[in-house]
Amino acid sequence: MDYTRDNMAGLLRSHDINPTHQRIEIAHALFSRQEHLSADQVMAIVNTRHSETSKATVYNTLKLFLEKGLVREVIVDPSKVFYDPNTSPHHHLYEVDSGKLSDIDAGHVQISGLPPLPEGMVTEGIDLIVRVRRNG
Amino acid sequence: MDYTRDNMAGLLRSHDINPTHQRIEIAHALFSRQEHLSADQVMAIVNTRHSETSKATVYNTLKLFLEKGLVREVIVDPSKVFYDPNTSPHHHLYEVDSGKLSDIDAGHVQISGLPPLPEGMVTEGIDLIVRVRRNG
DNA sequence: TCCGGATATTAGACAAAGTCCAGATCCGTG
DNA sequence: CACGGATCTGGACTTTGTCTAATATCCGGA
Ligand SMILES: [Mn+2]
Ligand SMILES: [Mn+2]
Ligand SMILES: [Zn+2]
Ligand SMILES: [Zn+2]
Repeated sequence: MDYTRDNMAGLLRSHDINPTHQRIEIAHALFSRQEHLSADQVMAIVNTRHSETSKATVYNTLKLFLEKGLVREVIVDPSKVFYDPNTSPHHHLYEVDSGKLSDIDAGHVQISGLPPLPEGMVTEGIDLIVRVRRNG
Repeated sequence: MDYTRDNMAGLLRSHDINPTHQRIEIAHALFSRQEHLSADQVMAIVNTRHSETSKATVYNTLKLFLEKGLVREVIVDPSKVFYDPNTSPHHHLYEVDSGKLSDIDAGHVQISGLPPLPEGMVTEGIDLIVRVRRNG
């Protein structure tokens, strides 16, 4: 099962998203690469040949994907949000200098000893980000 | 030892920062409150009585404090950076709805099983953010 | 097929955070 | 006082993201 454009329609439907041409292109950009992309990067990829999708649609669509749980948001860089097609629980390694962002498998990572949450609060997610830089 | 303006000068000097009037005011805003503040909030605090410090100076000064290790940056909200006068290792609890950011003591929290870093990389920091929302 | 409403897309104006620069100001030293 | 380096400043500028009103597309029923 690979991430062809044709398969994107089903993926979108399975997340209760009406598959339009633009949405398929944006999903394809994210899922065929399996990379963390900013809105800007998505915009550039989707419009490589000629301009096909507006900025408003890129932002609207990424927000929709997020709401529907198709992608995840990763906040590591103060200047832009990254969108992550990998929604299974995992962590991130961020290279501060290059801006390169990669996944850390949740497999063996264990976080223990967190204090109880304040009354009436529920966890939405736990983000673990390892910030690294080139040694020198 | 409390965070009076007079004590700020020594704190700045001990971090190799030339204590100017503006820098003392900005340090005082952060350290007397011991809260996470955005540049915008610092700006507002410092200029409550009448305008005393420019936007450029607030941004320059916060960046200087960061470089000198006097404060820490917390990236949790895609729309603004928070500055943290607490530089000892600790984690964060972020209330997504209200935007409220609070500290989690590093005391009993343990993170284990992280994979080895890529060759030639060195850890700059590990950020653990617990995102919570009001139950309902 | 044609119609009408709902849904989706668009250009471009707008907002907010942050950066940059050239000129002014401050301040310690001679 | 004069000089020079460090600091500060207003305001233009950039980037990321939001909003809106107009248009386009889709789709079920007559
Ligand atoms: Mn310190
Ligand atoms: Mn922004
Ligand atoms: Zn990821
Ligand atoms: Zn903190």
